[in-house]
Amino acid sequence: MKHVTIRALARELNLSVSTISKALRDSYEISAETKQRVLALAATLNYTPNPYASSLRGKKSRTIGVVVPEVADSFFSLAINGIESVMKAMGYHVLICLTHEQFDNEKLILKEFQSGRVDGVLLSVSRETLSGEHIRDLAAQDVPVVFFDRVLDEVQAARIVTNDFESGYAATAHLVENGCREIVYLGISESLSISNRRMEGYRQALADHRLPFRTGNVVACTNDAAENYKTVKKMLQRKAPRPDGIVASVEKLTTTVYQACNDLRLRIPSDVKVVCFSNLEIATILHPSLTTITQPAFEMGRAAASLLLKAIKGNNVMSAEMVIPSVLIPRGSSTR
Amino acid sequence: MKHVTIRALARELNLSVSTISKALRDSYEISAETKQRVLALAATLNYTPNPYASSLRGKKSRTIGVVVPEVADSFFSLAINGIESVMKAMGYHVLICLTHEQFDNEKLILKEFQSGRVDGVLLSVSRETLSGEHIRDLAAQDVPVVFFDRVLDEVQAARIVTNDFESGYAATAHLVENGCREIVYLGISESLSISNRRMEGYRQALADHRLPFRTGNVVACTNDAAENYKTVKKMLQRKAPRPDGIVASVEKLTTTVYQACNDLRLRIPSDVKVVCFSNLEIATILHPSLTTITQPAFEMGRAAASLLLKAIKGNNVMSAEMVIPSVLIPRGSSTR
DNA sequence: TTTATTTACGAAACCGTTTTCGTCTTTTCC
DNA sequence: GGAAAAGACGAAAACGGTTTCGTAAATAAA
Repeated sequence: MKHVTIRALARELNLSVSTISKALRDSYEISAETKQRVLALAATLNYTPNPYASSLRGKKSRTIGVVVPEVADSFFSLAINGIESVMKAMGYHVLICLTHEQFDNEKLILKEFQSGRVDGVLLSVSRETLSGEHIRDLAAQDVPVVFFDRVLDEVQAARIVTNDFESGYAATAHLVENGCREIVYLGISESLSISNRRMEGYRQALADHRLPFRTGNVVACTNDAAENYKTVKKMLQRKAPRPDGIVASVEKLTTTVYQACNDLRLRIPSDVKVVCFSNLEIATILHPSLTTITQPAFEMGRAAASLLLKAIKGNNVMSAEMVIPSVLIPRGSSTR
Repeated sequence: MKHVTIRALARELNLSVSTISKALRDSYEISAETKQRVLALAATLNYTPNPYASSLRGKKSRTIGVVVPEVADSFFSLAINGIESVMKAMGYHVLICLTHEQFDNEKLILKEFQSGRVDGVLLSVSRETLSGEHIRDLAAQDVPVVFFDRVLDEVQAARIVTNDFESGYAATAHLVENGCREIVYLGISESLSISNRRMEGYRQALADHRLPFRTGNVVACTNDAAENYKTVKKMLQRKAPRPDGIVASVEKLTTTVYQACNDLRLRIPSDVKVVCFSNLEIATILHPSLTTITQPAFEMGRAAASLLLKAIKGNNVMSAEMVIPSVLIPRGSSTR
């Protein structure tokens, strides 16, 4: 079956193309009667406007790009739900692009977005991203960019973040208050904003509780689960001083930590206490249940989407910054 | 900064628009020297072709639609990874649309896709979907549709599925072999293909092991976690005969089941054994570790994407069907 | 009644690429 | 040396909407 165009409707009703278009867009120029006829025919012929024609003419796509490292991660998938809930209500489409934590992919995607494919971009940078040239290039083409969660300080753009510093602090303080003296911080990137801020919070908490900070207690993890497992295991086998607390800065390290403890016959929480940044619903049924810093993923998604819409409407939001706090939920893995 | 078009390049080089376009597309009509000049200028001016103009002219969008119930689910997020890996390699974009398990949303999305926005659609139907009119309407507009995982038998279209019947059978047989006599099946929808096939497998396994099938042992869950918790709890409190095995047909029921058992002080696996259809990496660190039917989510995504590409190229794949088997991974929750 | 205004519609340009036909040189071949 | 062929490019028509600017008729104001 051929796709029905505005021209077909025009022919059928003996009206001009412009009249049809105006009628469909409910223009005041068109009489109520004509509008009815047009709408009726459009419905029976199952007319659907070609979005590419509109976008080409109107210079807007009613589509936004969402650039995230990964979708198989509860934080990002929940954030996407939040984004989608806002965008759907406003009639926007969401184009999700994955960087797989690789800078090159991120660069390619943003470059592509310079074409006018999207009206705006929500971005959570990859763990490899150090420079912001590609982001500035995009913004220079008048495509508004809003960071969410993982920002690049170097770039001036709107941002929706959570209180990473305070959360890192809270996680660490919580472990100290529960008797830990040798706390290890598991990072995911040397450059990533969130990882660094959480670590700063960790350091500050140690200092405030008069505990020494040891470089060796900050363990750099990678994107490779098997490698992380080895790293964590080695760390846990260290003697004098033996680690008695772990702050894991990203969700995917949960399995690694529990697995390693299990394999080394270390008991949680008696031998080692654990707090993890995680949004996994399943945290409650781990054994022991996992103490988490739970991020407001859905809300962050909503907030970022709303802010981006403002930017698309022409408001300057470049210096907007919103911090939505995470919450520490104490469970079995950290209490004595 | 203004967006640089083909026309701008033409003016700059004193060439016609058509020459530029041909040069960029490496046409044989254009001399090597001219091509070089065009490419060079395009690079320095940072030219990016307007995708909407191309799509409008060429009647293809190099975009596919992926319609899934939910993204915060490890099966779908892994499947999306698989889809994306294929599509990225072929230069296609992926537009992800969520139905949130609601038929009305699914209908709206597919209706929108009739506009030519996408070159093809990968679809996993919602739990509410009973009729396939909306899918046939889309196919009638020459938009190829490939089902993955959740199919609608009523509609003739290509499909990538897993061996749901055999998996339901395997899960049940596994429980029987480990001593269960009163096995409950937790479904998610009365109409959903996967849920029904898995249940048929469950019934067959009971029959083959000379165990009675009781209607009361098929429990219909919903999309509401709190409600499911109540349902499961009630079921577990039943006396004479007390359930001693559970087959949970979808991942999200894992938390519900463990939680309910925990709250009722029922021990897994001694009081009740559990098998769950799940792709959660975290299954290994649950306590006890969870026996799963693990679906080949990534592979199914890849296969579906490849098949859709074939269909887009014009091959008739309407009757193609591929079954990629799931695997039963026995762990602590089901062994004696 | 004449003029001004409103109402309802149409013609045509435009958005940026692609592609089909020319057309003008230059080369090749007999 | 003349005809045929190849090479290199340009003009213009699409693709399907949107929007600006006319304009004819109907109504209101003077």
